[in-house]
Amino acid sequence: MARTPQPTDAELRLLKVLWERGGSTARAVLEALPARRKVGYTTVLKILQVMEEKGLVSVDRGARSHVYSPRAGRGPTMRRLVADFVQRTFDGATDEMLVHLVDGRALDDAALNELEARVAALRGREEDR
Amino acid sequence: MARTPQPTDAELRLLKVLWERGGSTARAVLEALPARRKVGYTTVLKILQVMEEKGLVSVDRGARSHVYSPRAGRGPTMRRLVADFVQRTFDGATDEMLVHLVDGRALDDAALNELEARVAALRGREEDR
DNA sequence: CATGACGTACGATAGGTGTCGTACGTTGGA
DNA sequence: TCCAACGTACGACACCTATCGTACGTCATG
Repeated sequence: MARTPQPTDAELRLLKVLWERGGSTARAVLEALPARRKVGYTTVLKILQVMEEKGLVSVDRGARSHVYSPRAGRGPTMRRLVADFVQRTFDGATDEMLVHLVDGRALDDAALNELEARVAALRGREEDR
Repeated sequence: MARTPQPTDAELRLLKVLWERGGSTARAVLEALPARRKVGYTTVLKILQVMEEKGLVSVDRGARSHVYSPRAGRGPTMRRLVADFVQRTFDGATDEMLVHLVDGRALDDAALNELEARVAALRGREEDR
């Protein structure tokens, strides 16, 4: 069976709003969109309808204004997007991706600490084997 | 002035061949393509022609078979692709991207060492300020 | 010198995406 | 009650991408 497809860019923008706000009407999503990204109301509605067809959101048609909710969580969705990108762009070479990402980029201390902790944790797990 | 556009997926596949082999004819690129990715000869030629229009490759029309060469290096191109992806997907939050990337993924010791070294280098630079 | 292999140019196509416009139904308040 | 505001459904559109088919030129060699 084919998995539910990846969200497109426009779809991802709306999903971010839904993850943030929880179930929302089309109008609520429209109004929560970042100012730079304003778009027509019917555009938002259309994208939500397409996402429902694709299985990316569920919809409650109880009230007059339908309420849309994300089907998949933010974490798993993002992970799939990242995995696909690494596959497409680096033929799956995660380490190379990491190098490009860390290099020449502004990461604050907190981010570096977080990263080191995760690296340490991973290393520990490898040594267990 | 608008910068030269990002390569699409199909274009990137051909660019990888050009980076690997250096300047090549359409036929050479076709034959160097991974077996799983075989495609018609005119498809390859067309993509190369489109890339020339976009400024992604240069072409030497001296010989009967034109020779195509990448205009930008692999490193800068990949960096731009990664930066765009992080922007689109994580609204520029590189640290979050890193977390998703490192988490639950098979990185061997060498990759972890490399990563730690880069983190250390970055940390050093920050402390200089 | 004729012909087949090779090469290029160019148009066509199918599928996907992002954006709306329009038609039409519903509903709450003047 | 009735109409303006709100909501949905649906089709249209322009733009990209990826892929190929066809027309046509050239060149070497039998």
